[in-house]
Order: sequence, then C-alpha cells, then structure tokens
Amino acid sequence: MDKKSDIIEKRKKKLLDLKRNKINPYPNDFVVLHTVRDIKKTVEDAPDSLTEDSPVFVVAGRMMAINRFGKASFIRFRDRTGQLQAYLRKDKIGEKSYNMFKQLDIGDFVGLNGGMFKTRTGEWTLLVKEFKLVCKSARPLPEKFHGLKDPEKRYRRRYIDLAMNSDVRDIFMKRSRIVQVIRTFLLDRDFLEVETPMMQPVPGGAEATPFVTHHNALGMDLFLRIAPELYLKRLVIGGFERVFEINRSFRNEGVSTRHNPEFTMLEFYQAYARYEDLMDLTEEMFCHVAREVTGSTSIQYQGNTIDFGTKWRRISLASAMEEFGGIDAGLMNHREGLLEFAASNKIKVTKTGRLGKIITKIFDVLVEPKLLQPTFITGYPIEVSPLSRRSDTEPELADRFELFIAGHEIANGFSELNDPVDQKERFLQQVEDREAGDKEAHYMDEDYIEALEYGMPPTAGEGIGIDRLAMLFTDSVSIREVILFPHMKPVERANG
RNA sequence: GGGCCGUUAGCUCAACUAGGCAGAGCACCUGACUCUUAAUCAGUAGGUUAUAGGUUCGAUUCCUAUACGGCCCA
Repeated sequence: MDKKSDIIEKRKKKLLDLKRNKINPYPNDFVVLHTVRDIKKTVEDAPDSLTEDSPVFVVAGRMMAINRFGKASFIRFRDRTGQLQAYLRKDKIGEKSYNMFKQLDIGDFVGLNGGMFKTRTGEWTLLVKEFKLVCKSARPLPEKFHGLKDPEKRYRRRYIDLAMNSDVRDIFMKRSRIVQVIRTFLLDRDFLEVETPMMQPVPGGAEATPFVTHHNALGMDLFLRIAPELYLKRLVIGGFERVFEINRSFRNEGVSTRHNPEFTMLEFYQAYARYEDLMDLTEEMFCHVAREVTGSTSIQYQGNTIDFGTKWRRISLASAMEEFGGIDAGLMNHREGLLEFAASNKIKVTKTGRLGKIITKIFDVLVEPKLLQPTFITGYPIEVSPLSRRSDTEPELADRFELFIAGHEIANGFSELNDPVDQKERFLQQVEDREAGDKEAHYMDEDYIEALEYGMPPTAGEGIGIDRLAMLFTDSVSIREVILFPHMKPVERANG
C-alpha cells in the first residue's frame, strides 16, 4: 500500500477545494497577449511611457517564487521568454480575488494583467489588476535555491530539470540553434533536405550492431538504421546532386558519456565534389556555427580554448601515429610489429583482425585523445573504409578523412566509392569478416550495388555527430546533457 | 562486461570514521506583516534510511545479494 507524501496529499486536497468552489483548476480560456520579453522590451525602449495603469500587459507563466505579506505579495513567474516579478495587492485586485490567490502554490500557472511600475529597489514590476489561475500544480517543485541536482532525477524527469535549471534550458536552446544554423548553411548552398528510411531491410552505412524489429503485415524483420548513407547515395544516383538529412540513427551498443543508443547525425552528399572540398566546407560550416551560436570562432571546452578560426591541421593517419603515438612509420605495414607495439602499450586488439583495424585501434587509444584543436586525419586504410573511393595514387588507402576536436571524433567524410564492381568486392570482404565473427562488419546490399550500376556521379559525402557537436558548443562532458531524454532503465514506481 | 562511488523528508544535505532516540535549511501547514527578491518573526507537521536477507540485546551505520544511478576502464 502506497503512503503518499503529506505535501502531495495537501496539494491534491487544494485541487478538490477549488473544484468544490466552482473554480476550474485547468481552464483554457485565458488569452495571452504579451510575453515577458515583450514587456521587458517596452520597459527598455520607453520607460517614461509606463504607468501603473497603462499600457496594460496580459501575460501568463509558472510561478517560481512567492513572497507573501499580509495583504500584498510579490511573485516571480516565468514564461518561455524569461522571468518577471509581479506585485499583487489586496486593495488592487479585491478581497475575494486576493483570498483566492492565497490558496495558490509555487509551480502553479497564472494569467496576469496589469501595468508596470518601479519598486523602491528600482526593479520593474507588474502591478497586477487581475489574475487568473491557469493551471494548478499537484506536486511541489524542488527547492528554489539548490534546484534539482540528482542526475538520475534530472534525466528521468527532464521537465523538472528544465523548469528549475536555466543552464539546462540554455543547453537545449543552443542545441536547437546549432541544428537550425547548419540547416540554413546547407540550404543556402543549394542542398536539398530529405528523409530516408529509418527501418531498413539491410542495415548499412556504418560498422555497428543494429536493433532488430519486426513488421507483422509483411512478415519480415527490419533493422533500425545505423546510418542513412546508402539511401542518400541512391538519391544522388537519382539526380539530387546535393542532399542532406539531419535525424536519428540507432546503434545497439552500450551507453556511456559519449554514446546513446539513438543519436542524431547530419549526413550530406555533394556530387562533383571531392573529400578535400568537404574539409573546406566543414571548416566554413563550423566557423559559421560558432559565430552564429556563440558570437566567436573560438570556444571554451573543459578549460581548453578551441579555435575554429585558423586553418585546421590536415595530417595523414601514418604521420599522426608517428607524431602523437610514437610509432615508426615503417611499422605501419608490419602486422607482427604493430601487434607487439599494441601489447607493450596494453592496447587490446583482435589478433585475427585486419591490419587496418589494428592501426585504427592503436590510433583511438594513443592519438585521438591528443587531438585537441580541430584536426583532419586522412589516409585511412582501405579495409576499414568499405564505402570510400580508393586513392588513385595509393590504392591501399581511401580518399577519406575523419575530423577530431577536443579528443573526440566529430565527423567522417570521404569521396564515395561509385565503382559497383569494387563496391561488391568490398562488401564480399565484409561478409567474410562477418562470418569470421566480426558482428559489426557490413552486410551485403545487392540492391545498393544494382543502384550503383546505373551510375553515381563522382560524389563526396560526410557525417557529423550532432550530439557531439552540441557537447562541444555547450561545454558538456556527457552526451546525456545534450539529449533531452537520454536512455535510462525503467524503474519500479513506488508511488503513483 | 570490469573497478570505484552513491541511493536518508517534496528538494539540497547531515548523522556512518568507532553500531545506541534520524537532524538541518528550503518547501509544506497555522499565525503576524502592503516594497520583497534565498523576505522576516513565532509555532506545527513531515521518515518502512532504495529493496531483500544476515550479524547483533540493538543496524542509516557492519556483512551478502539485488535494483537503479554516477565516474573511470573495456
């Protein structure tokens, strides 16, 4: 048997009392005419025009604090645009109305109308002529000073986190802004925004374990996409020479400060471009985002200044391994030597894995964390790049780059492999790896091969992790801080 | 998957080292107060200490397991 908390019981009793007194605790007829932002702007622009009686503002919001005196009260309330103080006096709103106000709680929504005046301490305040309860809150908000801190409660009940913590609101407004700026940036360059299937018969475009689901009517399993790549390239084949998609992909992996099972990616494809062009475009895009979102091309992340404004470093994987990992470039083609090096550095690698996998694994551990300023790494081995175009000059390498910032992989781009015969061979090699036990290896996608056979113009494409970008621009250590509702295990509810 | 840490009132935290009546602030409730802004003053009330076991005369405290979470590693 649940014993509900005293404080919630009392709130629910107040609700019943309201109903008994024929006051609707959930009306929907209050017409809002102004926002807090509107009011503050008027105060700023024309303070001399304001009197207690005019102009009359009509505004609504959630009460975040109440200071009651005997026959007057100050409240602080907030709408989507900001917070404002209001002053309610018994002699202004009438005894009946004031007694009704006394029954309200922090957390309730009120509709207010009145004029602006300046208090003795100089704060512009709404002098309320009329107020109306707009929504009763049946549960108390957290403490006003400390707010809600427990990360588990913050993630599980993000609405309270948002209601209480302005820095959390700022993070998600910033995230939204980042996406909007990127969208506009691409639209301005004649890219077409599209939506491609999230449920796919063959999951492709990345090395990852997919989620499986089942379509009853079709009697078939489908996979939640691990990337939109192969569909976006089909669109390039169809003549949409510049396309992009910003949406969710899903990977059936563990959760951590950097991984959420569903995450947001931008992927874009540009025909007649090469991967070098996309590096230029990426620099331009990030500078633009930084300027639009923060007002500067350099940002602070975990105590480090990250500068997008200067030319980004471009360095080959082999050189980076030598410079940051201390691995002799001559070792790059020597499997046994690399395995020995990995072992002596306590890096666990799959001994049977392909050479490229061993190299990238060592890179992840020794080099990636050291790449603080934006850095493009190029020259990836072909066997870890099964969808990339083969380099004309070094056929063992792909025309590919990855972008690292603040020790995180942020983007991955390459000139697309548009030779269907080569692509088929690459898939076959992946299938071989899969059969050898590599669960993340690509699946054979015959339908995609067929599409390539119709001809895809030379194209370069890139994926950018939006969550990680949002982490960078909001100085967040954990991906959960930039995802509104991060995945959590369900918990038995003790109290309904 | 492994290691470490955490879970006490609606919220933020004490009490645990060395077992002995579970406490504070805010919020709530009652009263006073017409310029407060972490309002103030007086008084009241609020707990199955995450869950299940064990040790003990006695467990929030020690032990075991489980659940959920955080950080680090894989």
